[in-house]
Amino acid sequence: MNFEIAYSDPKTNARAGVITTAHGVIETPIFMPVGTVGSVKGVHQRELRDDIDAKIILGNTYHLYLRPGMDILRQAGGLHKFINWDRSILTDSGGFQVFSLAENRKITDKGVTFRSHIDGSKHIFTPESVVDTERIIGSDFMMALDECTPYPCTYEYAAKSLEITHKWLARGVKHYKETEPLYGYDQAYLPIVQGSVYKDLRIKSAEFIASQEMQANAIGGLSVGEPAEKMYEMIEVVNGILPKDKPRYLMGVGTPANIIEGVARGIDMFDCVMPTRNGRNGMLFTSEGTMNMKNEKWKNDFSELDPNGTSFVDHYYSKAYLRHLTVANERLAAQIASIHNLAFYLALVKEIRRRILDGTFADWKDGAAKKMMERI
RNA sequence: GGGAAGUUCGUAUAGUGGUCAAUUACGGGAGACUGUAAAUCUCUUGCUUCGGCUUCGGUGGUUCGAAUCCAUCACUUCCCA
Repeated sequence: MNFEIAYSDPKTNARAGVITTAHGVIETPIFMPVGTVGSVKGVHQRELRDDIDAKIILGNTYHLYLRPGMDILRQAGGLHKFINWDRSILTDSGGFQVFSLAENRKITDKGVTFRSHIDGSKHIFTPESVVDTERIIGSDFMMALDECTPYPCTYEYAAKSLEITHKWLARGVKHYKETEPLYGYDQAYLPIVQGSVYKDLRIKSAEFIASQEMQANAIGGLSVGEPAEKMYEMIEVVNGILPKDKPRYLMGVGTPANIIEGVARGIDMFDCVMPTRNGRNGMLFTSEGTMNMKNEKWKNDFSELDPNGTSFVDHYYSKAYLRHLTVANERLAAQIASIHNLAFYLALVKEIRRRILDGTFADWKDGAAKKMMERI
């Protein structure tokens, strides 16, 4: 993996860069659609590539490990081949599941034991086993095993959790260095800053993460329910410490406004289920604001879905038609909304990049973010 | 022609003397969703100037009190001719 900063915005901490992986070139800032189990829900690969123009998508180690399982992925020759996606892939480690499946797991120094949400069977993830699993998956970016702390979270818990995450990281880095990619191309290993909403813990964590000298770094444990301002504050603290010449990935974020604010604070990579999940639930993000397609007001609005949209669904379908499909609970509604939202997110980061490069980002961002988050 | 059952808030239903403006589902309206156990979840759904008001096919009655009991009318469904 290689990262070059093309331009740094003098007015904010935003940067426009270029990441190169074995699976292509990624201009940053970038948004990465989430494809947990080897599928961006409701969107097939050709749409992802040709209509949405995603450069990189996510997979999830925990979910892929349970299903289809590593045996199948090894036989397939890795996830890229299995799902027939020749662009980049980043895999989350299962750290988010340590958080979201809290009732079914137990954390120890060694690692974390899970009960499968599918059949209740018991499994253990260690920092080492996760590296091995991600080697089999063959992701371009492998996330380290961490604990994504919940919110609210006491200082004591956050501090203790951070200690474990750091211990796990040191072992993961060691194992990463001792192992080789299985498919002949480079795989980056990303450490994750934790520390909940506590500034001193975030500083401590960012320093430790920076000291690992990995190719890129991530910030986790945010957008889990804390106020947005708290999140922005943590990003600023952490990005003041993480090396400037390496990509910074803010995990699980977020709304269009969150992304704009994140970029302004020096984030290069984002992922979030919001465009797909909210899309499936009838919500559209547009440059003019958000739309709830279930709302009665779209009933006889036969105008095109999003006049400013960049994907074909925006001009091919009407608001009234999508409202009908959504209310009728037709699967096509989820597909159209997911394609629209992902295309919007990718167009958003593209516009952010363009504005960083032409110097209009700082003046544009507040008004644009505000508008995008209004309900229309 | 004879016999039986039924009529409840958009629809289908629950409710068989006071705890009933009335159950549940669907339908309708709105909201939520942030490294996906989510095509999910939540709220709301007679009117209201929030004091109340008017509702359970119509009318009349019994009763302190009726969606619930009685009479009658109307309508609906089923069975036998």
